[in-house]
Amino acid sequence: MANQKADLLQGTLDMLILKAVSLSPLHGYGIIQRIRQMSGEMLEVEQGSLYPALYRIEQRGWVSSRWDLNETGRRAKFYTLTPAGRTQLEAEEASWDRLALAIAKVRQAT
Amino acid sequence: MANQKADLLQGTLDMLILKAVSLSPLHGYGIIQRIRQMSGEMLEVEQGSLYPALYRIEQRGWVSSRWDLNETGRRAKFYTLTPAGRTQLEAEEASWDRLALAIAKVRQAT
DNA sequence: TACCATTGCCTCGACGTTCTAGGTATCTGG
DNA sequence: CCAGATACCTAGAACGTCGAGGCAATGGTA
Repeated sequence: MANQKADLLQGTLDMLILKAVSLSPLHGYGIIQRIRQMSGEMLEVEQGSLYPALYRIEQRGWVSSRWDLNETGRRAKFYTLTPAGRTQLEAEEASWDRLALAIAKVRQAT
Repeated sequence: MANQKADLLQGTLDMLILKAVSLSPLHGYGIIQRIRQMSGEMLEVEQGSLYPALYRIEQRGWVSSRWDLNETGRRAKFYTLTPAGRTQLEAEEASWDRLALAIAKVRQAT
């Protein structure tokens, strides 16, 4: 309630997902919650964005998945970051830093 | 030469263009050069991205255009930021700040 | 003179990502 | 029993950016 909802910029979702699962394996629904919580309720990932993204990310080998039970005993599909995924995460973070720096430069220009 | 080329994230181009023309009216080709220069050669906007974006931005009333002569006497289409465009620029900067903050929070999460 | 690089504008189609809007099933609490 | 949360998924549309092309005028140089 403290903030306006802002759509994600295209290209940032993968980084957020990889970061979320880098802490510990997690299922899709939980990824949404973890991103919301980590961002201080500022980021709300839509299911319709998440599941296609997860599929894409798994195809690329950045996460692996398996069905398992969550802490309440319900079946859920857990995603784990692969080594390639960690490399990718680092690359995306570096890329984000570069872009953020470049934009900061543009904004401070007189 | 000091950096890898990074594609823009979808949604950031408008802000860059508005910022570029906020300094002084400028024509399309010059906008590309100014963004490159302001960003310290980090951002390279493609013509195929710029001209459709300029059209879109003008349709929305954020810039106005008129044909004029540049300093070397060549005809070029100069774009000027409108008051609505300035408001939009401020909104996009605020939106960027929110997103950057949210992403920073996610990244520092343990 | 001929040529080429640069400046300057534009269009088109392909592409990838995200969103909206649906759908299904299970579990829990009231 | 029912509503809401949890948990998965898909299809189609919307959108912005990119790559590749095209055109014309200018300036320098071979």
